[in-house]
Amino acid sequence: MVAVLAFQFKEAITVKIASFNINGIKAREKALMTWLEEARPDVVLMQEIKSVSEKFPSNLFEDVGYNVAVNGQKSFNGVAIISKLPLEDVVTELPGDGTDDQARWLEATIVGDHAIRMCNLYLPNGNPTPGPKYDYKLKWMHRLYQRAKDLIDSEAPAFMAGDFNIIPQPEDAANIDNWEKDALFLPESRAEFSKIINLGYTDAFRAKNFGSGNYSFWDYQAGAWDRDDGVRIDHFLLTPQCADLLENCKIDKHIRSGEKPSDHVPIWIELSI
DNA sequence: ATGCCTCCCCGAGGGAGA
Repeated sequence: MVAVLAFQFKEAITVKIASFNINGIKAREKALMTWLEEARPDVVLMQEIKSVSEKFPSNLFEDVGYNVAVNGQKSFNGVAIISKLPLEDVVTELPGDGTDDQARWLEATIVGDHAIRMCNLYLPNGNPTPGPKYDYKLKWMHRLYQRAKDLIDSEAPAFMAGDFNIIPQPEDAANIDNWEKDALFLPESRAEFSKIINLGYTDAFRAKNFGSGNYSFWDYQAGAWDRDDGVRIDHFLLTPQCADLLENCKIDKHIRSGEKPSDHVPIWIELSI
């Protein structure tokens, strides 16, 4: 009986996992370390590190207890994951196009009572439209759909998170009229995003929050932050098995008014793993 | 708004971002 009770009350651990488009690791080192101390995430998925892997300051994070995985690139793009739990089975390629040399993808697994597959992504912006950059965005989203489908078919707890460069709904923008011909909100972009959602993914933010006025990006230009002219384009999409573990999801909006901020702010989830 | 800032490249001014 004692053994049975002990089994029933075995406690899962809660991990806080954030996604943050930092817009350049070099320019963001200080602001990033300040936020890490304040928010104390167990895992951070970073996008737009704008650094080759060799020059990513891994030691900064290792010194405060994180493991580090990097998929870098010179000048542009680049993604990284830091994690207090060991990072297993690291993969840097989104399948489907061997000629794609842009560093926008990084997968790894963390293990608690459950093994959680984490996919960190920096989805192409796609502007201007129409044009080759928009074609690349849509092609990239087709590849993302296939990976998303494989994850669903695995019936395992997994999520895809990062800068999706997609405004899912009109309520996810302060002024949606300004985005109607933009790659972030064009019908073709949203249709691709919907196809992925319709596989069975949960938008973690919408599962835990209601209403308009919730944004994750404000342009540096034209006083967008001062006018709260933002968009919600950074997302956590959870498989059903992962959604069952979701406890919370928030956006750290106040970070945008800090010293030398990124144009994005962190979004985070808490999972009981 | 064919781009109002900010980032990167480096060491001028252009490409990229969203």
